[in-house]
Amino acid sequence: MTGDDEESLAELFWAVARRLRHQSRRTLEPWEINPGHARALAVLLRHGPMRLSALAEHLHIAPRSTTEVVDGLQERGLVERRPDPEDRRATLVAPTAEGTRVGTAIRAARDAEAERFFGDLGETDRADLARILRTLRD
Amino acid sequence: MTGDDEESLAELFWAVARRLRHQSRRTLEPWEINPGHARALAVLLRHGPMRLSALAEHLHIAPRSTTEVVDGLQERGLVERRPDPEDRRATLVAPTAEGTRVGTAIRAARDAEAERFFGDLGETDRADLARILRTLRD
DNA sequence: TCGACATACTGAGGTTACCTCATCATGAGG
DNA sequence: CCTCATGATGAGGTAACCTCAGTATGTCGA
Repeated sequence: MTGDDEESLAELFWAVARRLRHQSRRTLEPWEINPGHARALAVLLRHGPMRLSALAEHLHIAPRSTTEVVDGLQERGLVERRPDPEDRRATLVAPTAEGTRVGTAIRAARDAEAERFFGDLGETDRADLARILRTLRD
Repeated sequence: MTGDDEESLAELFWAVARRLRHQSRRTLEPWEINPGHARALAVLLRHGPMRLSALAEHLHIAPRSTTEVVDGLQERGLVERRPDPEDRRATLVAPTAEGTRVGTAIRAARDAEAERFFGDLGETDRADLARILRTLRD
């Protein structure tokens, strides 16, 4: 009932971000996994096993915080830690079979979600949006 | 050195959001005000004095959390609390003169920031983006 | 006009997702 | 082999939210 608010590009952008974030949260509900964990799992599926520090870089968070994310995933049996054969200080984080299964399912759900979200747009609009977003990103 | 990552619309969208958020944070630095406080102040400038609960609705946060945001703004002398003449349970939150000054300056800086951010786009792209974002929002 | 229930704010305390700093083990170069 | 750097983690902190309970006040029906 708030009836917010203006229509500057930035505000429009954040309104859309908000909707996308909420939809994303709903998509993840069936797995009872939070966005941070899902993100980490996705990186591991995409790039394969990696050191904790490398994962931290991918996620743009501090290594110490990554330790906690990995703890969480490990408790749920989605990833495992193993020693890095090339450096005994380091820990490799790898998805388990279960982690791969769940991660793959999540990815599929996310794709479907994106399809639903951006599905109202025509082909042209999608292409334009992608092009414009790339411009803004770089 | 991470070399992230794919190019789905959703991922592109979040990459842009990230950049926009960082730029926004930099824009606010001169006032040493955080995004939450700035948002609240902006709502108050736009809509005028209102009850704490009304502010909570505008900000989409719990009334209890709004109390804290208002505490912060009040400590900095940017807003004041005054009794609501129509309901002695309620508190009206109003920008002070200083708050109006700061809020106005922030709004100008934000506008300039948006200009900078979206400035690389041509007129057509901006119009397209606005139209597409409106579609996605609704 | 009084009792029951609703509403506005706030104190107390919790959660989440991050952070820094210190520590410990290990690696790598002079 | 000594020094310095690096990988992970323990300890402890912070920001921005939350819920729940409590107090003051409003509203409405009998």
